[in-house]
Amino acid sequence: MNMMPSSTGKETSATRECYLRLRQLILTGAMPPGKKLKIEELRRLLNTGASPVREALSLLTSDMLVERIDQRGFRAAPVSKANFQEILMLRCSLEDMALRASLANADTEWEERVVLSHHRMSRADRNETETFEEAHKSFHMALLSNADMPMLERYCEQLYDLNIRYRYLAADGPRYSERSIATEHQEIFGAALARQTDIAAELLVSHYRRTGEYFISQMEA
Amino acid sequence: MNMMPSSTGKETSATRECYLRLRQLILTGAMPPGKKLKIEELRRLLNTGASPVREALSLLTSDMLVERIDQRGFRAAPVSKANFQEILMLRCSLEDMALRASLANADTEWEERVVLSHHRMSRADRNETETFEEAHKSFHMALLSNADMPMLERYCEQLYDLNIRYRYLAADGPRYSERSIATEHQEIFGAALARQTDIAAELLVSHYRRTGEYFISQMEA
DNA sequence: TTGTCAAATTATATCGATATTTTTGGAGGC
DNA sequence: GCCTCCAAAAATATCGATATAATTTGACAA
Repeated sequence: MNMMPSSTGKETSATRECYLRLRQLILTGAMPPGKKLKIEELRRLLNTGASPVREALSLLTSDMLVERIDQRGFRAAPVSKANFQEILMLRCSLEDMALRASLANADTEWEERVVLSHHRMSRADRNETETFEEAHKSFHMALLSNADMPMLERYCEQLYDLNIRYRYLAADGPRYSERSIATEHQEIFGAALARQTDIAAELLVSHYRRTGEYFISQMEA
Repeated sequence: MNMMPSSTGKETSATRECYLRLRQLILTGAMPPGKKLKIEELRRLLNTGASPVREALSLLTSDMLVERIDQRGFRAAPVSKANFQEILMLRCSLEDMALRASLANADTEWEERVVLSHHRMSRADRNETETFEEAHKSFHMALLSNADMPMLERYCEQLYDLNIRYRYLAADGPRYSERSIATEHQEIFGAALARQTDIAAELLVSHYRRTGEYFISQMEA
């Protein structure tokens, strides 16, 4: 048994590290849609070799955050209104499903995860975007976390990330009315804890639709 | 403009080649669930280098056909009754959605794709399993191919493949009653061409549920 | 000026070798 | 006999270098 505070320093593989950092760069828009992702460039930026970079890009390909064009490298996935609408639609369907399943299995542990993540989100500073988004995601994922359907949860997480990317990209537009968001979360939270399945699902989906419509109108402008 | 019959011989990348061959090996059960996938072994089997093999395995990870365990390599994804049930459930939901969208956009080109793929499937020899399954998949994908939702179609294809894997794995069990299958396809086909959306969707989903239940009962035995 | 072709340049895909980590197979203590 | 621990073997992850393919550049002709 090793109780040492891990002196090696190599907790995770270079590939995983690359994957996480690259993903963050794409999600936040630091790597804008369509941008060519050159191996050499990334190799330097991430201070690692070509193999981990390539593997990370392969993984991101399947997350639909990166496109691979045979023999011609990788690029950050493009964005479009149609793509956003598809994400929104799938998200609504799949999260509805997952939330219902999660509530059907609701237990104490799940309830506590939800309470905790909701609390953390409400305490998080909205202006520290990345921190807040992290907490926001945790809350939404906690709601779904008891569905006992690993694949469904994975799809939901993927779609969540794809969606958040559009939020970051729109971040320079006028701040969308934040007034209702906290309330909406509160309502979803309440309904979930009260095991009001239909109400919770309805609130969740309309929460997504509402912010979604806002972004679509933004994209038209 | 190059009208030469491509003398180079390098049509596709080694990675893609690897990916396709490995996928086939896993789907058909040649690489059984849980089997350790050693780089060196695959490198020899596929007659290529380690890099393409690793990249292909990374891609398969996201298809949920391969599991990666950090620092300890890859293995063919395990199977379980719960996993099968989840696949079945997701497939029913997503294909229902995709079929409805596809029918909503139905046009001549789509109709011809469906007719052609249905014809090919009905002509395919059931005993040549891989050929038949190829045609079978083409038919089902053709039905969904007009949904104009690339991500949804991709999910459906992924789930189709995961499902087919269970079919191959169960192939040594007693042949499941094949009598109804052709009829069921015929009915789905007819309803789709007639643009009877609700009926087609219902037939498709119950087609999946029926064969799904058969497999579940098999797994219990 | 514009279009075309080919050399020069850049970038990708792939290979072979190596450092690290995990697993295996005992040797020695309990 | 069984467990623990260490050394040997195997396998993974990663690096650096190279062959091959794509892109750019610029000279030349129309």
